[in-house]
Amino acid sequence: MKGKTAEQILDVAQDLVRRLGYSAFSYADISDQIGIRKASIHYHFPAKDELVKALVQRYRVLFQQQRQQIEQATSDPEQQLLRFAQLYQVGLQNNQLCLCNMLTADFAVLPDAIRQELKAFFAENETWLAKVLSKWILSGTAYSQVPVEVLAAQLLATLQGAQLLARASDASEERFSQIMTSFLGQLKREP
Amino acid sequence: MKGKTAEQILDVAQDLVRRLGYSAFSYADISDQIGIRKASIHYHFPAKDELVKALVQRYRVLFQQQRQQIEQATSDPEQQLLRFAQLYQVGLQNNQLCLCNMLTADFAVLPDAIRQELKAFFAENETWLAKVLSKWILSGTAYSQVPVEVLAAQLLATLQGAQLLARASDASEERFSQIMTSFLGQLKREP
DNA sequence: GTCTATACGAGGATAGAC
DNA sequence: GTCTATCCTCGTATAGAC
Repeated sequence: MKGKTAEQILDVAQDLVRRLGYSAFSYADISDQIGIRKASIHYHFPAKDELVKALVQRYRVLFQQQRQQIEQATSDPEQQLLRFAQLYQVGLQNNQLCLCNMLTADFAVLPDAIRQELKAFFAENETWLAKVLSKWILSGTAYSQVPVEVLAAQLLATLQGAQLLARASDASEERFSQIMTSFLGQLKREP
Repeated sequence: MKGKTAEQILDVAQDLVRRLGYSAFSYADISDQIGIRKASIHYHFPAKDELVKALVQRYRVLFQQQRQQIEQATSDPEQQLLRFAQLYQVGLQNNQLCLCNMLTADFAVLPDAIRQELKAFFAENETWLAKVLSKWILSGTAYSQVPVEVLAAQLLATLQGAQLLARASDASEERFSQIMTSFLGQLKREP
């Protein structure tokens, strides 16, 4: 059970990392935003590495919950994929990348513990996407020549890449959704 | 006509940015690798921003040349796309992302001049990809429901995303090529 | 838990000698 | 063009009082 301040620190830090990246954000930034001294942050998270590691762990849980919520909200595979894609799309409004998307760019400067967390994050999402894609194909309204595992990897890559590309665009959200629509359209087959 | 030292600085800096990102690399890193003092680097590139801007400008020219070389090497659109994808794949061996892929993650901390360069880079590549995809479809061996412009954006997003995902994988190159094969396979149609 | 104070190094950048 | 010397700021982190 984390304390309230610790959660607040994580909230602010998450936004900073998602916008600026691992190397570009600092304890001073967090300090400014929540009105607490730098030293106090070190009390909750002694080192930057540990803070970011906690960030990714929390993010993994969050995504697990969101995948569950999607399954409860609709049982239609295509709708489930669309909603999952929207998780990536909403961040664009605040110039945020997926936390793990950003940290993968910073991969070379991260300690191994965080790298393992990132790998786990992607593996979890790929497994889920493969499951949903499989359901979709079995329903007969979608078709693919390649195994669902590869298709899931391709979808995840498309989401990550579209999010990045959208960042360097004036109409980022339109750009993102256009790419996603294109991807899903390729899988659809006439019933 | 740039001097020899300036080129050398750019070479080393490019590797550093592609591996570590904009915020994580320093003049000291360059200094270490080419045996020149930090101050001497400032003679060639007074500010970090200018160095990176020169980096992207050179990279744009490089890609323009490589697209031309691809067109000269083969006239088969599918082969051209494969070769273009390989430009992204080779970097993985040295833990390098596409320079502009990495800098797009750092977008929020970059000055506007560099942001414009990045936009231009992506626009150029998309235009070219749309041209090649169009040729492929017109040849009758590929098919797509969506406009080639959107398909080009999707392909570029897939390349960028696959490169990132591969980074967080133990078998990065296999992972990358699997995703690309999957993408191209979806477009192929029996003649 | 949060504060002040501080240590220590790294990073970007400039001045001026050679 | 490259060097030494130096400046100043920022970033991470710790010690110890409250």
